[in-house]
Amino acid sequence: MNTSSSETEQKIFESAREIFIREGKDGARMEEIARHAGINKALLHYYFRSKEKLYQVVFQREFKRVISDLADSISPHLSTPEFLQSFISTYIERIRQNPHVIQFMLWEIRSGGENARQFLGDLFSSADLNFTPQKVINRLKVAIKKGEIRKTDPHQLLLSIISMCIYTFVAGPIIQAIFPKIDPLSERFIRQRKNEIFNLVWRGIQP
Amino acid sequence: MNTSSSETEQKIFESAREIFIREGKDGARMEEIARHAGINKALLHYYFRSKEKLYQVVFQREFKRVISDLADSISPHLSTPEFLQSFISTYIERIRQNPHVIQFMLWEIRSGGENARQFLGDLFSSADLNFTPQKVINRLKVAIKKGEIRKTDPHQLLLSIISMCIYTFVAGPIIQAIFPKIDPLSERFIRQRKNEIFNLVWRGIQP
DNA sequence: GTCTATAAGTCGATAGAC
DNA sequence: GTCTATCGACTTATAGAC
Repeated sequence: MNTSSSETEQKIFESAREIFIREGKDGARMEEIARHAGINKALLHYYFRSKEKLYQVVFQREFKRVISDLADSISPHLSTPEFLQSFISTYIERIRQNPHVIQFMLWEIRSGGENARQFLGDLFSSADLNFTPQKVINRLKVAIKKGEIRKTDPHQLLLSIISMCIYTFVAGPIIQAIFPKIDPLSERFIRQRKNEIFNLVWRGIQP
Repeated sequence: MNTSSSETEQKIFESAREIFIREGKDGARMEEIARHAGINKALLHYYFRSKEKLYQVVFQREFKRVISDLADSISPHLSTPEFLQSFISTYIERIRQNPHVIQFMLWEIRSGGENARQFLGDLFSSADLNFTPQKVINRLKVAIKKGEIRKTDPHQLLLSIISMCIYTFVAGPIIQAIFPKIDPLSERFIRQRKNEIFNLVWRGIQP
């Protein structure tokens, strides 16, 4: 009906994104993606060769979109504590607004992580991205050299910060089972979380 | 052939554990579990009504086994820094030696977390376990009251510690993609990790 | 208790008409 | 480009013989 291929392709892509986010890679059904896009299965395979291929395209574009604005927090105009506070806050906000990206990652990890490894490797070694983990490492090294924070392994420190930012979103159901009074997604808890992480880290790395 | 039912049941259980650990809940095939146990599919359904049921039994017993000896770290004989160091070290060792338990949890979380929520709720409210998260919270509260550590939310602190202990095991493939020089499973890295977490936390909670 | 055989269903992919 | 129809592979679960 529609001679413009890109329009159908776009519709498929958006539908696939929604279904993959809701159902996961295995849980998603090509049938459902097609129905949601207002077409049928055959056309799905006409545009994207297979389910695997479709999933990869969706996953990669989504991930790139989400991490892009982390770059702001490593602006040279920010002092070291400002940088840390900004990084923690931005990281958490990005996860809060896009929890499915974490799910994507977990699915990839579960299936051996080969997809994720290759994709991330390519992504961060490409030049078209103004945020890379290495830039954060370098920013930390500068702070150490200046004596603003104590001598410590910047990789370990970065891993610690990221882990604290991510965990409560991944482990939400577990946390609620153990501490029923906590709602890991509430405005209040997330605000506390940001403060807790910054305070612990900032005090923990004083010279 | 074997009139003693419990022997076959045990064999099934061990096979299921192995296959579930290797393939995950969805990836595991009843056929394979049966073959590995030296029987056939029909007998599987004779002992355990369904795949779901079998999975739950395996998962619950496994989880209980792994967390049981965390209790040692909250022994009243340990000083506060000793308690923290012991908790961090034991937690990491348990994960290192049983990474599949984390995978179990992630699979449960992916499917809505309802299983995990109910199971953990039952587990920690039952009296037959000498370790509970609440005991850790109470230990932290004592330390705060004594003025050994600064006033802070013990729940937030516990979540921070746990997140740092777990993350590098879950995100192994991601870490290796971003920092190829790091091997998150090496003896050396894990030792550094324990020190990093303790140092950051202990300095971070000084009064 | 244990087996064989198969029902009953699901899903990704493709052939072929228009 | 888009559809209908169907293949083919795979999986859980069960019926029924021994």
